[in-house]
Amino acid sequence: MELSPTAYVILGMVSRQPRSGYEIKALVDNSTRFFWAASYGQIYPELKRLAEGGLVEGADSPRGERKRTVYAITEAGEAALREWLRQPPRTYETRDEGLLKLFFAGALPRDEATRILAAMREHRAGLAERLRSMEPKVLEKEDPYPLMVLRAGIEFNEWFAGWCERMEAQMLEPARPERSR
Amino acid sequence: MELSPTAYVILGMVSRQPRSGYEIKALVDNSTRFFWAASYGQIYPELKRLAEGGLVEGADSPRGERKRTVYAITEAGEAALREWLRQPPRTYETRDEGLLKLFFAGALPRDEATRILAAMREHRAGLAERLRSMEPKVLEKEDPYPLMVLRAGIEFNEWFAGWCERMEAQMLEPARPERSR
DNA sequence: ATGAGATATATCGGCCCGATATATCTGCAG
DNA sequence: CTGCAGATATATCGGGCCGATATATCTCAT
Repeated sequence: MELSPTAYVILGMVSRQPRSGYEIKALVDNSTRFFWAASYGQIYPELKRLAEGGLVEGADSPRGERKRTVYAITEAGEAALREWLRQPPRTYETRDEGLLKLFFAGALPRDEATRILAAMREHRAGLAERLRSMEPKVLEKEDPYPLMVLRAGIEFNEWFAGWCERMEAQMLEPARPERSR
Repeated sequence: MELSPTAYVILGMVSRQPRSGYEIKALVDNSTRFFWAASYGQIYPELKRLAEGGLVEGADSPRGERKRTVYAITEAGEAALREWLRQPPRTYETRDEGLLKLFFAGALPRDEATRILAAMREHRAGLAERLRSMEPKVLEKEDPYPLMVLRAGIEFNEWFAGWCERMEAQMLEPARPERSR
């Protein structure tokens, strides 16, 4: 069975304990979202596919009158997850509309180009702060890897905000400052 | 007319001179690809849409027997491009399968987790090198912004490779080294 | 001359997002 | 106590976008 990376995210999220699609979405939004997002439109159909393939097992677990299905990983699922972890990563993608606008900023007066950098800096600084606020909770768990990844996110966004700041400063210098090294 | 960021990439790429879809794809692959990619499956239909909307104009420009259409930006297109540049950036996305695997690396023995970091480091170092090799060509142009963005890419990938290296070193340390600051 | 690789366009399955819809639950403000 | 906002839970749909594939013509080196 050929699985997308998002399928492995789901597999990973149910590998510690059974969870509903809704819980998986909430987990993703509080952890992997910053380097691998997943939407309901992905999660629910994918859970069904994984169940058909025998990598997870669904069980009805209603809360009151409200229907609810929790999915547990199977042994085949655990094997598939470990097998995937051992393969070299293949997908690396970035879409950053700020850098895109900066790329074409020659069509704008200089002060408006600087504004793009400022917007990017604010955005990255805000992200870093949000991630930093999540650190104490992740620090409690015994698994060290989510913490490592979270800190990567914090440090990356701090680096990016710093880069924007340096470029903003460079834009204020007088003579063709953008070309200096 | 509502346009996707990729439509603006195309608009930006034809804003200096008329180009064919094929040329646009090659340009993107050598410049914005690292923070905003575009495929043929996007470019050709989008060019038609932009032409219908009057933001670009297509002109037959065959080479020998081979059909070829080059698209030039219109005044409406230039206005739309500048208008877009002035709006705050909205789309920021990253998909990094390496970080994803690292996140779930608790299911693996420690030496295999370290291997994930090594693969990420090599990948990022290679990317940095490829981008660095593009610098001389970009340095020739008079437009400073593509250079600025290219250097962001170089420095980001260098930072990332360095982070991986530091984490690899930390993994070799003895006592619960992942939690140290 | 011939075949590899560049130029040029088109298409399709499938991943994935964001928005929307529906229904049930909880807790709290009035 | 009512009612309503917000959380829990699942489903769906249009559209962005990728990667692969297909087709055809051109150029150039062997």
